[in-house]
Amino acid sequence: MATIRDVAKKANVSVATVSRVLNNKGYVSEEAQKNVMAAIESLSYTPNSVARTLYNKSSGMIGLVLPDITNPFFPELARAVEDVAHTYGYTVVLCNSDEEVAKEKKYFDALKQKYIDGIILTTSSLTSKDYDRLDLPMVALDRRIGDHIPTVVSENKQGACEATEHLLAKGCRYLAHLRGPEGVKTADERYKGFMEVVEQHGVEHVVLNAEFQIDKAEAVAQELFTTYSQVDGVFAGSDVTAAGVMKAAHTLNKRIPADIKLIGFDGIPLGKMLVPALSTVEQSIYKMGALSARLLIKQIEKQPMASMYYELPVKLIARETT
Amino acid sequence: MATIRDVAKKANVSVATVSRVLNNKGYVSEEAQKNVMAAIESLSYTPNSVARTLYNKSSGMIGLVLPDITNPFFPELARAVEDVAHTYGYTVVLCNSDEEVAKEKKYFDALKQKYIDGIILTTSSLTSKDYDRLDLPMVALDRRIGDHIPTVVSENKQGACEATEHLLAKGCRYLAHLRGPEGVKTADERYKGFMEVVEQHGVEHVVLNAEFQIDKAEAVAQELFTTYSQVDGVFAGSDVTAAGVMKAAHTLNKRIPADIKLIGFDGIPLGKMLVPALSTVEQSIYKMGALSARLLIKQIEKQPMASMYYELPVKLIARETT
DNA sequence: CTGAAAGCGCTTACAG
DNA sequence: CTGAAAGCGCTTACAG
Repeated sequence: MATIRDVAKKANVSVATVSRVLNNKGYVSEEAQKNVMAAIESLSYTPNSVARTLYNKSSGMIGLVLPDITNPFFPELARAVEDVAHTYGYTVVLCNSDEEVAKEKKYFDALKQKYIDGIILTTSSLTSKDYDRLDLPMVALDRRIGDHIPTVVSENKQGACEATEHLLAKGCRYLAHLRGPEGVKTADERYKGFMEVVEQHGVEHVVLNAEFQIDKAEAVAQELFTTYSQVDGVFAGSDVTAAGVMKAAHTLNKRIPADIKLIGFDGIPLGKMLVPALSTVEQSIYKMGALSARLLIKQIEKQPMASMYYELPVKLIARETT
Repeated sequence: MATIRDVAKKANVSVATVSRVLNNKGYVSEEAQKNVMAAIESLSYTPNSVARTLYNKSSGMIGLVLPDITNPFFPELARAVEDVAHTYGYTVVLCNSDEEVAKEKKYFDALKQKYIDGIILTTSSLTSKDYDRLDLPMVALDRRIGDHIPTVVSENKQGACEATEHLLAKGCRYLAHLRGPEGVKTADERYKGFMEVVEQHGVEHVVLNAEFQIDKAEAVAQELFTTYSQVDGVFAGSDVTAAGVMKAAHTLNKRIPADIKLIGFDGIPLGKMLVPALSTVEQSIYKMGALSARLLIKQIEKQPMASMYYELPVKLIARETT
C-alpha cells in the first residue's frame, strides 16, 4: 500500500503538505493541492488509520458491551448502533460480557488499549466508580449507571401501567405478573407500574419472578396456573417470558386468550411470530440504539447534548393474546 | 498511561530490553528481567496496542461481515465467533452489509486500513476476485465463495432429505416446500434434497419461493393452502419460514399437526418458543461459528489447517408440528 | 504557503 | 546480555 511518503514524492512536495490537504488544515497553494490530489488518485492512496490513531489517540471505534447478543432484545439494538456508527464513520467492536465482572474489565482494558473512542453499555456489572475510572465517553443504554452518564431507556413504568390497565379493560379480574430479575432497573420499573395499577384498582394479584428466561418462565407459569387457578390475566415482564407462559398454558390446556389473557413487553420480532400473536408493550428498540450511538458520538466530538436522560415512549400493541 | 519509556527509566534499562521482556524474545539477564517486571507492576503498565499494530501490521482484530444481525440465524453465530476470538485474544468488529456491494466494499476498505487480521464472511455479494484482491485471511461461513477459501457449512442437502423423509414417515402424501432464495447455496441444497426424496418416492409435491422471510412465507403459505388444499406436509426452508406457515395455517383454520405436518430448518431458539413447538433440522450454529473463528485464527497464525472444507452434521428434531 | 524535524509508543536489526 | 538508532505511517508546532 502506498504511504504518505510516496504521495509526497510523486507530487513533489513534503509529507507535511500532503498531510495538510488530507486533513484540509493549514494553508496549501492551489497548485500543490492539485498535484497532491493527482498523486493520491494515481497511487490510489488511502491514509493509514493506525498511524493516525497512534498520533491522535483516537481510533474511530466504539465499543458495544452487552450481556449476550443471543438474547433477542439485543440484535436490533446492535444493528441500530452499528448503522449510526457506520454513517458517522465509526466502527463497532462487539463485546458479550455475560454480566461477568472479570470479562467486562478485561474488555475495557483491551478497548482502552486500542484507543477506543467511547463505549455503549447495556450492562452494569461494575460499580459506578469503575466506569468513571475508564475516563471515556459512555452512554448507558437500557440501564442506569449514574446521573453523570447519559442514559437512554424506555418508559418502563408507564408501559407496565398501560399493559395492566389493558388486561383490566379486557375483563381480567385476577392478575399475575411474571417479573424480571430484582435489581435490574427495567424489571423493577415494570413491577412498580403493575403494582401501582392493581393497588389503585384493588384487584387481586400475584407476582412471581421469571428472570426474563423462557425456561424459567414456563416452569413458573406452570406453577402459577396450578396454584392460582383463578388467574385470568398475565402481564409478562418480557416477550420471551410471555413465550414461556404460552408454552405452559398449552401444556395445561389453558386457552389464550379465552381462558387467560396475556401481554408481554419489548416488542421483539418473536411476538409477531407466535400463534396467537402476542400483545405487548413495544419499545422503540432501534430508536434507543440509534439515539445512544448519536449521543456517544456527540460526546466524542465534544458537541453539546440537549439532555443527559432520555426516556423513550412505549406503545401498547394489542394483538391476539388479549 | 505509562509508556515503555517510563518503565525503562524506572527499571534503569533501555526501552529495547523492556520490549524484550514484554515479548519474551532475545536475551535478558535475570536481574534486568526482575527490575523490568517490578517497574511494570508498580506503574501498572500495559503496552499500547496501537503502537504495536503500527509496527507489526497486525491489529488483533477480526471482522465479522454478515447481512443483518437482526436475522435470528446470526446472533448465535456472532456469539460463537466472538467467544473464540476473545479466548485467543482477538477483538471482533461487527459489520452489517445488507448484502449490498457498496457497503461491503466500504467495510473492507475501512477494515484493511485498520490492519484487520482476517475476515469471516457470511455474505457473498462481491465476486471471488474482489475477495482475493483483499489479500487477507478469510473464512466463508454458511456460504461458498471459492475453493481456495476455507469454508464451513452444514449438511444442507442431507438435512433436507431427512426432513422430507420424516414428513413421509408421518404419513404425508402431498408435500410442499417453501424454499429460500434461488442462487443462495444453502437454499438450493435444501431444495435439491427435497426434490431428490419426492422424486425417488414418486410423491406429489409443489415448490414455492418464500425468500426466507416470515411475511413472504405467510403470504405464500396462504396461497398454498388455498390453491393446493391437498397438501398435508410442508417442509419450510427455514424456521422463520415455518413460523410464517404457522400463522397462515392459523388464519385459515388448518390445524398443525392434525391437518398439516410442518418441519423447518435451522434450529434457532424461535422454534422452541412456538406453540406447537416446531420440528426442525437443527444446524450446529454455535459450532459453525466457533469452527470458523478457529480456522481464521489458524490462518492468521500460519498454522496448518486439516481441511479447506467443513460440512457439519445436522440433526432432525421432531417436536410437536409433525 | 512550505519543509525539516520531532513525536505518537512500540519493535528489531545492528553493534558492542 | 544490552543500548542507540531507525523505522512503522502519520500530524503538528516551528521556522522560514
